[in-house]
Amino acid sequence: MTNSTIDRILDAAEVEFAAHGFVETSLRTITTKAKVNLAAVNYHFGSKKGLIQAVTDRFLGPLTQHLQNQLSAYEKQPSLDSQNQQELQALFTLLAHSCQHVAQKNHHSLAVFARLINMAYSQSQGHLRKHLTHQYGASFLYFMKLLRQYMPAMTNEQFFWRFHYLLGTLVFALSSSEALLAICEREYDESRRIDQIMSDLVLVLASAAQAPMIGDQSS
Amino acid sequence: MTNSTIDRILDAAEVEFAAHGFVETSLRTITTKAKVNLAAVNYHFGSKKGLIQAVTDRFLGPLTQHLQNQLSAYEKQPSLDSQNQQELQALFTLLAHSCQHVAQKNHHSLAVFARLINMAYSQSQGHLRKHLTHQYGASFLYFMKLLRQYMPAMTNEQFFWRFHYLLGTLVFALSSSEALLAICEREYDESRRIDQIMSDLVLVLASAAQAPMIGDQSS
DNA sequence: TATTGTTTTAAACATACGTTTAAAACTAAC
DNA sequence: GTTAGTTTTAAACGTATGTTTAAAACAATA
Repeated sequence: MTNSTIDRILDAAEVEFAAHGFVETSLRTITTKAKVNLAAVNYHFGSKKGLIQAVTDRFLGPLTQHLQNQLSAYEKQPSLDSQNQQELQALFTLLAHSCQHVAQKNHHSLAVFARLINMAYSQSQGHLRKHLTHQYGASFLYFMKLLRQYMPAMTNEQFFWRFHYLLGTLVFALSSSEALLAICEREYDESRRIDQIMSDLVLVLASAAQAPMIGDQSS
Repeated sequence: MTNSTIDRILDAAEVEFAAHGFVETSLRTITTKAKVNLAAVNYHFGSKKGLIQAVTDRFLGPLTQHLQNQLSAYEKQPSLDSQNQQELQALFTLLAHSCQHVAQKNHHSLAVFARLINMAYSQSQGHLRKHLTHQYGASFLYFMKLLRQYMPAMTNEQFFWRFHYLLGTLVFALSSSEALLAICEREYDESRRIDQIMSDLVLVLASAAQAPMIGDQSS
């Protein structure tokens, strides 16, 4: 019962959506690559919107669940002596590891997931945004709450924007990592891999999170 | 002869592209909002691709020109005593001000600009990417070269990635700034505007640029 | 085997899109 | 006022899309 019609559709849709976006990917392209009849999408998922939500749910579900576990475990292990920089690095590392964990399990590249999130964020898919916030808003806010602890020197509004800058950095870096790797293959070391990128990203995010506020002179 | 057909099309296209993206915006929507006949787009711009390039050129041209002037003026005014953090902030501020200078007339220009780069990066949009690199690649590299001076404590490869993280932060923040503004309208101060966002972004970018490397203990 | 429910299939449907066409309207020079 | 060139207009074209339909194929049960 492996590689059923539903799974083959989801697999193909995942790749195509990540590569070309939701709107520019037709159901005919997906069903052809999945070697499945065109009507199968409407039969199993109701509509294209249903398919999009199913694709996102398949990895966002495990991702948030894994992240939730990691975060709650981290929260129960207090480390009061460490500094904000280290705490922030730890939180971002947990996020990075959760992403990699889910990507590994689904046998798909991390870039695919990142591009999906990018699409969900930047493309004006109204129904998707509502679905995501309704389904995963809690986990989202939980991560935000933990981050907030270690970014105390700013107002809620400032934190709100800072948080989205950091999210943007993460999503964009992962989305274009494959393309960028291809670009610098000939100019730089080929052996640099995703986990190295993630390690460096964590440091960047932690530093960016602690950037001074306007009118603030402390570093 | 102000508000000619061409200008009305460009104005409407700019707004619609920024709001709904390039693919999701139809020529019929644009021509209706511009109060212009449908065929006018093909007559004046040849095709939808031509319109997209015209829309982007209308602000990317002035933007790069303005930025080039600012950068070369900045380069001729040496300030050897200042630190990297200040120099980086200055460079990013120049970029932000150039963006704002061009976007003064229409606030949607920035969103279009960001979306364009986002697509050129994440998607394999052939004609768009080629057009941009061919037209504005030099200015791009010039800005990169100046930045490189004040990020000395890393290899070329590390700088390459750092640069793209920063670009990702900028692009993502600008791409979703409208949506995020809409989100936080009810939770935060409505009066917070783009220029405040940009000011904070500059600080974030400068700090992120100076984040420690892996294995580095200095801040 | 016969029957029931589920899944797959091929075809058609309705709609929206970018583009083209050819006539009409307009502009400016002679 | 006529003419030549440019712009605008309404209509149609061809294509691609998501969706629906109804028959066929399949699976499981009695």
